[in-house]
Amino acid sequence: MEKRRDVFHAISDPTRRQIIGLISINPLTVNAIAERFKTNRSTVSEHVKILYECGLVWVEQRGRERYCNARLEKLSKVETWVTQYKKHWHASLDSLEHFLDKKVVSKKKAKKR
Amino acid sequence: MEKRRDVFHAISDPTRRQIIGLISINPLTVNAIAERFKTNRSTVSEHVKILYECGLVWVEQRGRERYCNARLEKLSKVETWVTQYKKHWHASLDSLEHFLDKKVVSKKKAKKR
DNA sequence: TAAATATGTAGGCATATCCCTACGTATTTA
DNA sequence: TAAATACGTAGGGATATGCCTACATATTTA
Repeated sequence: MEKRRDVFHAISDPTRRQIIGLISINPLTVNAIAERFKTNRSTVSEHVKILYECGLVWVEQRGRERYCNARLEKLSKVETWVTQYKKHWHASLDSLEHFLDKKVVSKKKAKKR
Repeated sequence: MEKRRDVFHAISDPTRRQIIGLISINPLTVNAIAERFKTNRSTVSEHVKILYECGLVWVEQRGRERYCNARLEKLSKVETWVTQYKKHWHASLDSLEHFLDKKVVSKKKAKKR
């Protein structure tokens, strides 16, 4: 396996999504984030590092404190990828066609049955 | 760690995103998918299983073949989560720029345009 | 200046992940 | 019916992940 540090990976973890949710409201220090979750501080620190590495967080150093700022433009990569299928998922929601005889495969392979 | 079989996890893997891309065009058998990637068939089989478990794929058995159909409504969960930050990601770009007030970000921004 | 505070990170543990090679089973073909 | 085909999955290896407990470092406070 090979480390993947992209946005899709970053948001796959629920704790990181929570962190994003928190700091999107207002910037927080690592400690402040940890307190809200009852998660170990160092764990939060690692999550923040990952979010930073993929560009979703920007860290502002203030003395010994580090404020984590959400910087969510990169989420547009996910949005772009997902919305390309929007048409598709509406189409399939639309109908029970999948379970009837109207789907592509049935048409193509009907002769086999 | 605990296994997470949700949509966010499912799409975090690039191979699975590729599979989704393929079968969103038209349903394919496991073998057909494997051939397009030069990936081992069993690996594809496992990815399809994961996609199935989180509801992104629906499998149609036809004799000894199994056609994998994209069923992408569940992607709306991702879309919902991402788009809640859409407003924010435009704003955060501005505030970051304001704070840094200089070149690094400007260059990045310039490239994007 | 010494103690307290905020944080990063090394090290370690348990488990997850991704990939592969068999191998078993069901279905189709010759 | 025997061989070929399509597929799932067990088993295993290498590495990633998520979490924790120290411990090290820098900054602030008393």
